[in-house]
Amino acid sequence: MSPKTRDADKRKAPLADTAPIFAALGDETRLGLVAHLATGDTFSIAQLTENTFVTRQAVTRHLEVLAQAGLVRGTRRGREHLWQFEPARLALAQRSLEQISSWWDEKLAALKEKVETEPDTK
Amino acid sequence: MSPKTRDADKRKAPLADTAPIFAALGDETRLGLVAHLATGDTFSIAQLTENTFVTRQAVTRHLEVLAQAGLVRGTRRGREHLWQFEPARLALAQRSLEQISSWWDEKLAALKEKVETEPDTK
DNA sequence: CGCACATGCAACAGCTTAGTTGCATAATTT
DNA sequence: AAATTATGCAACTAAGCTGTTGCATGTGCG
Repeated sequence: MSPKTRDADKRKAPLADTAPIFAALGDETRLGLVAHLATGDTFSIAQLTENTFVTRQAVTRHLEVLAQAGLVRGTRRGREHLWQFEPARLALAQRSLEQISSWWDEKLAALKEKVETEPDTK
Repeated sequence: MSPKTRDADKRKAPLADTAPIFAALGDETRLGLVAHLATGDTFSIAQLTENTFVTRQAVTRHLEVLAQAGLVRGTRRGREHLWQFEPARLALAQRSLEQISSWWDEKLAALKEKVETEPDTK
């Protein structure tokens, strides 16, 4: 392996942990739930179901998946289960994407540097 | 539905399109492939397989999934299939997360505003 | 109490995913 | 030409995901 990629590999460890977050966001219904929860305070399962095309039971499962990924948090109040957005994990996912983008930017910069340093290569 | 959330709903349409991107990134092996590809130029399937824990055939499938999501692009050169990172879709995913974050920030700002406007509510 | 509402739990069907192994094919190299 | 390398294609398995329906449980209210 080239020494150039080794530094990047060291920083990849935390990146792998974010895969479950992306998996949780990788469903249209769940992504919609997260988006909806981020616009408000707390919502009951019945309220959240109104904005989807699936049954209440399906929404419950999606919320459990999101909770497993740490993207939402639920609390019981009386007879209803209230859910709210949890921003920390989403921020982590954002940082992962930024990391990948930055690697790509560095790669482009290195390529440009190389071209300008050796303009008469042929 | 409250008029407050309706504006947000209008902007949710493009957000739903990003779910497949997150789904593609939601696998540890695939996320690793994307990260690796973003650090360099092009890599063959055999090269990419070295950094994974699965077989070459499995890597091929993962690359096809990533290509379907528009995150990578492959071209044939001689007997090898070279793959490279495609930054556009990842940038789109980034914007989705930023959008959700911004909704959350707006919500917090609105909450704070409300508290300061009605400090003696009890 | 009795009714309505909100949710939880369980079982099932259909489909998709991730991975493997085995073999075939095409391109390089010696 | 023969051996090596890189990949493609196909079949198969095991497991997981998404969604449903049906029923049970708990809570609030008149």
